[in-house]
Amino acid sequence: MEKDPVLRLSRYNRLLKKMKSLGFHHVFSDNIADAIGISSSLVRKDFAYLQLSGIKRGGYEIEKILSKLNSILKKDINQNIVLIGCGKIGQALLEYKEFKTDGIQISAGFDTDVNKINPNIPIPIYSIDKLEKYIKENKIQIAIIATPDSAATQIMNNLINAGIKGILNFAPVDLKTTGKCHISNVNLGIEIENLFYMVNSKHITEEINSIKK
Amino acid sequence: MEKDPVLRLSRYNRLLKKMKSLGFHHVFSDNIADAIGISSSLVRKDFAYLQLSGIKRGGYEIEKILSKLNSILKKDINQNIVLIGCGKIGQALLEYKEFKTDGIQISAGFDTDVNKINPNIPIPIYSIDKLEKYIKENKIQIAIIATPDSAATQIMNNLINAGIKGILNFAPVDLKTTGKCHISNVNLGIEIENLFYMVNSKHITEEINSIKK
DNA sequence: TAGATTGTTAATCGATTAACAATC
DNA sequence: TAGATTGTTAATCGATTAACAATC
Repeated sequence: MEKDPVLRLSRYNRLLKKMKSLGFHHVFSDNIADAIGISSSLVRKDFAYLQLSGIKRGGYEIEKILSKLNSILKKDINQNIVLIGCGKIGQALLEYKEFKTDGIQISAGFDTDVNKINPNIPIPIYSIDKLEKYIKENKIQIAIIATPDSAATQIMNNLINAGIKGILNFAPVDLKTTGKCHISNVNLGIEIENLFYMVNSKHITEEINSIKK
Repeated sequence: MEKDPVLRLSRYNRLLKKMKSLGFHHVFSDNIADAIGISSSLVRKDFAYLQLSGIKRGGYEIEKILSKLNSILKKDINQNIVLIGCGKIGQALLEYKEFKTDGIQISAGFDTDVNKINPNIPIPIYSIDKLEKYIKENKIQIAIIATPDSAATQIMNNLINAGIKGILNFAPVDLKTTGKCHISNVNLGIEIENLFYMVNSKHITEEINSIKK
């Protein structure tokens, strides 16, 4: 079921933070496995890979795992990210509370629309002309693109030029990873297409099976 | 390399549309494999699964493949979907124009907040009490959850009870697929964490290696 | 016919899980 | 001690590829 090992690390992180806040100090691989829906073997294997050791019968020390995960996920650095495109989706992201919980901070938004530009709000919105300079001066590594698709490719090039290392793209274009920059495309239309496919693939399978008989 | 079979289908679709526009009528599994970067066996296996047959030595008829792919990827999509949770993200989704381009239509929103409920707008927003009835009456198959995480699990159960077959979940909880329902989790925090990890993973590998030595 | 390509079975690969000895 | 949990090896599973007989 789970395909991406990195996503699993984030899930461990999230779960263990919750457990810590509930007062737990130790955890068994079995507990984690249950909560995340994988096998305990995999949890132990992941921890072994990260050079985290537990105590037989005593489990793993939550604090130790969290500090390892944090150093890996670079949360301790608490780096800022920027948002390009402050339309409906961009606005929703600016106000997305869960980011704070995760220690993620959008430090500035950028847009071409003068009506949206406003440097005097908690998360300032600047003209897109200032994007490259801002990224360089603040050594931003990660950016979110929430522009229309027509603008996305140009923006991506600007971001890469400015030194951005990772992009989360909501524009409905498949931006392609270059060696210099990781790009994660979140294409809502395709996600829903996928669901329709999944939902209807059962019928297809049944069809095929009935034909085979 | 390629993990998602559905994604492969849309790649076939894209490639073959281009070939068709260039005047081609037939294509070999080997050509497609080359262009997409997979093995010809996999192409043939995919086509076999879709009950598309070719001609030994003559290849596959592009038109036949395209019409099959279109029926799989597009036709089912003219169904309506519903949205639960009309906060910032929900609102952004309601107004997301790209959905229309893809033939996806949100027919109603649902919320607990009486201030948001309004049946007299283009996409009506109803009280969440009416959710199950609406789904059953309109035979809705797909739903989007954009509620806070605290509500998401309960909503999921209601949706499954009402007969929903696929859920796109934006709440920052990992909802788990049951046999009856496909769930696709879009967790923005985790996506960004993932990027930080990718950006920094080179250093980590080096770290681990240096420790091992 | 000789050559090329499909359709399908067997082999491979990587990721996950099961199993269990070590040991707290 | 008896019981429980880790750490690790072997088994399994699913997805992809290689190989090749069938056949156009």
